[in-house]
Amino acid sequence: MANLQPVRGTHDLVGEEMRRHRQVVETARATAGLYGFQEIATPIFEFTEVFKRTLGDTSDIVTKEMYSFADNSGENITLRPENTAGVARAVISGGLAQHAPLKFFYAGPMFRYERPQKGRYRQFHQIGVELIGVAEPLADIETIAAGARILDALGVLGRTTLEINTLGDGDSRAAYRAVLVDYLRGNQAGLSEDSRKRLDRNPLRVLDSKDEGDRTIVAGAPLFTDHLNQGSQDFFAAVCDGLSLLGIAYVRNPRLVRGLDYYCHTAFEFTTGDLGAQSAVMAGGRYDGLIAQMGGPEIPGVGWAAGIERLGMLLTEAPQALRPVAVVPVGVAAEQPALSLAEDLRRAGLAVELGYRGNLSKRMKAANKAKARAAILIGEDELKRAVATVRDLDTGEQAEVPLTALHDHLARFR
RNA sequence: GCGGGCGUAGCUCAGCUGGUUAGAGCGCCAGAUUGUGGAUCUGGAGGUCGGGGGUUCAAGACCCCUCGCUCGCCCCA
Repeated sequence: MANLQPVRGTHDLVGEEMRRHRQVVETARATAGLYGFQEIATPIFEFTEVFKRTLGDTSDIVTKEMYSFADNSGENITLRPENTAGVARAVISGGLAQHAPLKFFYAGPMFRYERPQKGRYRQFHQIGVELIGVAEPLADIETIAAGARILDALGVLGRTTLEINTLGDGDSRAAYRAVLVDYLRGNQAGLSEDSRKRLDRNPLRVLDSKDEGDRTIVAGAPLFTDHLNQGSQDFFAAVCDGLSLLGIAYVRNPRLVRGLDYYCHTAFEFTTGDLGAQSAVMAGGRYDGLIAQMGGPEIPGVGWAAGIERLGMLLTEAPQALRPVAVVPVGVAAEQPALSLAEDLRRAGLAVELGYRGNLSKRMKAANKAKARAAILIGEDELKRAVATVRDLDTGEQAEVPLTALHDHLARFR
């Protein structure tokens, strides 16, 4: 608690940062709505078991990145590191599967205990969608399309690349996994320490290794595509065709993998080179086995999550604060009439700042600093004649306007 | 968890090989201007030099420890 600093990796959202954040969320919410996604807010903490079951005991998130604690009654609680688990839990505990297909949009804070760096925080925020209950490739296509549409609406789509891959169905993956493990075991001596660990827990992850020695070994590894059965090939082809039909550009990346067993078929990431070491801005895939694995019904799902901070940093133009008009009382006697006038104008839908203190010069400075479009001066002269002096603060033009006509006159400052 | 860089005013930074009362720009407050903002001028407030210890006649500067920020590794949004 030294010197009231924020907890490492946390940030206050204020000013421009808050506006960027809000721009991302509001754009995403509106766009997701066009695709029929309904907003859901699940608790920001769950029983630790919820994440252990969905993310797997060996994943990095579970082994070293969770914010977990025992609450006052001794329950093991974890601050959510991602939101798919929470949504899946909500589907199960709320018996929502009967209403499938379910289409959810969410936005909110997530927590991971990591070393902060550019685009990576301990409390960060994500938007995301989940489409649950549709096994057909149309679901994957629409989910990705919604994501691309959001990036486009934010003006950042052009700075990203959509990378896509297939993990195939369970049979295909099991078959491939077997040959891959055989191959990697044969080359075990050349593998990095990390990858040797992955070999047992999560062999597909080795394909994604950045270690140079690993890469040369991986380059000679059997190809996933050779082990996809017909159904898996058809599924992937349908997804790719759908994206092409919609004009969504993508690049196939055979190294893009998700290690956990319940992931299948589509895996994708929108990546960028503009965020330092962090490249992923939006990532997701299909998780048909997840809900069953958690103890729920057999129901498929596909979704993605995107980092709000990362998207916010990509916005080239920071959203501007709303520009108000300023009601400026001239002299103490005018303060109450000015207060009432400000309130009237707000009721009529205008954003209004009131000059609170100081002489006229001070209040004008304050109006200017608030980036007001116009100053509405009310003093004794004006009160006597039932008018207001309206000064356009951009042009300096000034006019007297009868109070009865004020609202219409101000329409252009909305 | 592991590396690199950096901590001086609200912000961005200067402070030479250790040397007197620690500076600038921007911002903030006040005045020039008691019915007119932006521009200009004048004045003012604001600093445990991140913290602790050490070396020295003398430390913002050098050494050690520590905390924090930041960038990267791992991994991820």
